[in-house]
Amino acid sequence: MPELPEVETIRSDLQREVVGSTITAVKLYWERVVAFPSAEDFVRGLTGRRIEDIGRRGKYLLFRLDSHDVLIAHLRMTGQLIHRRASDEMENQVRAVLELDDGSQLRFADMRKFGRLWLVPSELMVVGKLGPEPLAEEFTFEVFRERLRRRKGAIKPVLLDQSVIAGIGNIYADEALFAARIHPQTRVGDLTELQLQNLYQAVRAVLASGVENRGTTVDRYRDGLGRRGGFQEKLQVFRRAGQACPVCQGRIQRIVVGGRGTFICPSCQRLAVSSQKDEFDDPDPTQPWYH
DNA sequence: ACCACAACCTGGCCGC
DNA sequence: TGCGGCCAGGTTGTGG
Repeated sequence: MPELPEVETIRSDLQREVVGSTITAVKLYWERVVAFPSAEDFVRGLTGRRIEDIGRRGKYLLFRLDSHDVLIAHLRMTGQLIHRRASDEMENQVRAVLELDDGSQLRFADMRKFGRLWLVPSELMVVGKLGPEPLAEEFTFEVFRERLRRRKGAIKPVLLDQSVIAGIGNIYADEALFAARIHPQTRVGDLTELQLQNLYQAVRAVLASGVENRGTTVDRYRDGLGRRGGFQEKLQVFRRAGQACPVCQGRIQRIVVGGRGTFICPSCQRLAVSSQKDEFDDPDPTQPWYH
């Protein structure tokens, strides 16, 4: 599941690999990979164009071209963008290939066919509704608090809402909430000032570490050269149900929040209940009176 | 504005 | 070994 750190890793790999190259041909093996414009116009608009720069907004990759059009890619769940020599063995489930003037290829592979490509005159057509970049300097605590303020409901679905903050997906949402010791079902309005500060720091730290470690390969994610990431070694809770919490040794649980699989340590991440239900229902296994 | 749910897809897993 | 059924999760769209 490519989220901000995975997409950023691919961006920096491809920046080094393909910026300055010219697209000599475009092959589509599954036309519906092109979300906009038509497959024909997409191929026509890319052929002969030089790649000037590669940017990123949230989970979107932005290839800026000398025509001032922007090629945009979203990998959704299983997409891969890999730079190879034309003579290298082809990946499975390749949906599109850009041939470059140095004899290399940029290959878009995607098992589940959810990923999409766009070719647009303005990137705002695709990424205009995204919230701020969480690792940008301008993303201060005040911005974070203000963005959350008008939202209601459980915190985890809010973190996953790309119009609130761009780039967080299921992996980093669970890791950030664990790092901040916040239960994913906590209502946004119930978060204390201290919890908001902890969550702000946790979101930034977890995403930055994800980038530092070149992303998380728990499934099909590969970087721009086809290599695995490293952050899966650092995961504290994600996909670790039944294993020991690294902090308290309690058992990590899988629950469902907002319809998504969610991993928590139930003793580190308590759901603050408004006094009606008492704490005796939910003994803390780390405390001596348990047993 | 919020929530729930379906749709898009296919490989992997489970139970029988 | 084989088959049906379910699950995974980013995003969009529908409907309450």
